[in-house]
Amino acid sequence: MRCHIRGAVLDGWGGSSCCNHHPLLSHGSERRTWKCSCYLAHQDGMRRRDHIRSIQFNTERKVVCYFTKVKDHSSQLCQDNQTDFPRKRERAAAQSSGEWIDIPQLSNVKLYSCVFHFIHAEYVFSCRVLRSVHHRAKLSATSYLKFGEITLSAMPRPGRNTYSDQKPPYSYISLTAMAIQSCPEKMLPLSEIYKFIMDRFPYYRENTQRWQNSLRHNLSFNDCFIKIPRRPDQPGKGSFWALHPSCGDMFENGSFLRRRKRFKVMMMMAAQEHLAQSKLSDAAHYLQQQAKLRLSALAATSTHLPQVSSSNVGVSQPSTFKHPFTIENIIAREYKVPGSQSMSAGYPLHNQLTAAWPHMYNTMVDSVSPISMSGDYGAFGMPLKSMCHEGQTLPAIPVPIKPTPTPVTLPGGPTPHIPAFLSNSYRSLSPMSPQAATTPRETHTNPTVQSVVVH
DNA sequence: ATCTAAATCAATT
DNA sequence: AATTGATTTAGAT
Repeated sequence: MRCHIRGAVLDGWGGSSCCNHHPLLSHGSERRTWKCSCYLAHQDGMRRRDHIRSIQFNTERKVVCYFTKVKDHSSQLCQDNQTDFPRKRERAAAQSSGEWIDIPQLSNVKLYSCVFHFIHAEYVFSCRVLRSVHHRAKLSATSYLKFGEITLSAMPRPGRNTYSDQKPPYSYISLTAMAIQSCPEKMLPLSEIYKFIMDRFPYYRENTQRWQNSLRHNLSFNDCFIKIPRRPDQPGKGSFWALHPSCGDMFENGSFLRRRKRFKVMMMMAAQEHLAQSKLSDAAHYLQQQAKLRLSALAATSTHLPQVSSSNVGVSQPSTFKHPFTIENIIAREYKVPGSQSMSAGYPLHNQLTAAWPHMYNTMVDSVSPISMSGDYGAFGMPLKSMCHEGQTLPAIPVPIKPTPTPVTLPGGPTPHIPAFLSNSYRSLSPMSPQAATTPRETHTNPTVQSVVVH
């Protein structure tokens, strides 16, 4: 969260941020943490850290501060002559009655950064930091200057769904994933993603140009999002955006702000996908044939099509499973104890995978809206960047390339033959076409797709 | 304190 | 609308 600085007279306010404001983390303790550091703009134009001389609070609530000494990399201002300075020092500031509370006692240390922990979450407080003045590489211990007054609004305890007009504790990635997951098709055009976010989070009804640019950057930059072109019967602006079927539960660590690892598609895989792309017409034809076969098989045996076939693919799923971004789960997570793995641990990759492409399955029995299977569309792929050259369209029917890293034993006999380029996607379809025949070994031996998490 | 994911700004297509 | 690069900010440990 950004803070507003009133009366800042110098450059180089190092910023203040609120972390641990995620409802998961703040629930229970209601502690909020703010980081603070200060900088000084020097005459040479370099920005160097100056140290904090004093901190004052004006708040009605109790404040606890952790002061952390930070080594300054850009100058020699921080010497290690403060040997007795503890790693962390906790000071409690008494609750005030509108007076500024001074937390000095910093005269013997050079404090470059501090972290404030606030016991109470729901209040507005003011904080001002006094720093020592730096004169031409000399630190003055006696001259102080108020360089800025910060007014921070602690994030209120979030409402269940709205977060009022405060910035919700979700990254653009999680917001986007939330939007995509919210619709039955599991894919949305950009404008609908905007709309979803703005509808639910008033914070994003302002500064639209800024955050929407950031969001677009996220869509392009992160491999967890894939672009799906519109079919001719889907007029409209822009492509659809969907989640990469292999991205799994990106927020298994319980944080919607920052994933543990970034989801990236490997180069090798990209190349193989590119290869697959060259066989698109073959793939499309094959899929079409398979779909027809399944259709007839289904017509003979069933009155309704299972929404997803993941339960047939080796991982049994409770029928009550909800995706992490269903409203129910978001709410559930918000009030869950940090560290709880109950939901994410059981998160089914298969389910998300297949659930991500319900249109693929639906269209197989929906002759009213037949899939366009022309050569213009084909196996979707990964680095669409590398697959989609000037104007080349992308598949309306993405083929999940790697449903799971876990080898799957199919029920009901030997693995039917399937072209290598479809060996992966086949697995999620094959239970519906048991009549197909022989067994290739690609299923296990050809790691066609390696979706990885990289630094 | 460090690592690096995420955000931001912005040029370009 | 989308891609990409450069840079800054900040979450998590």
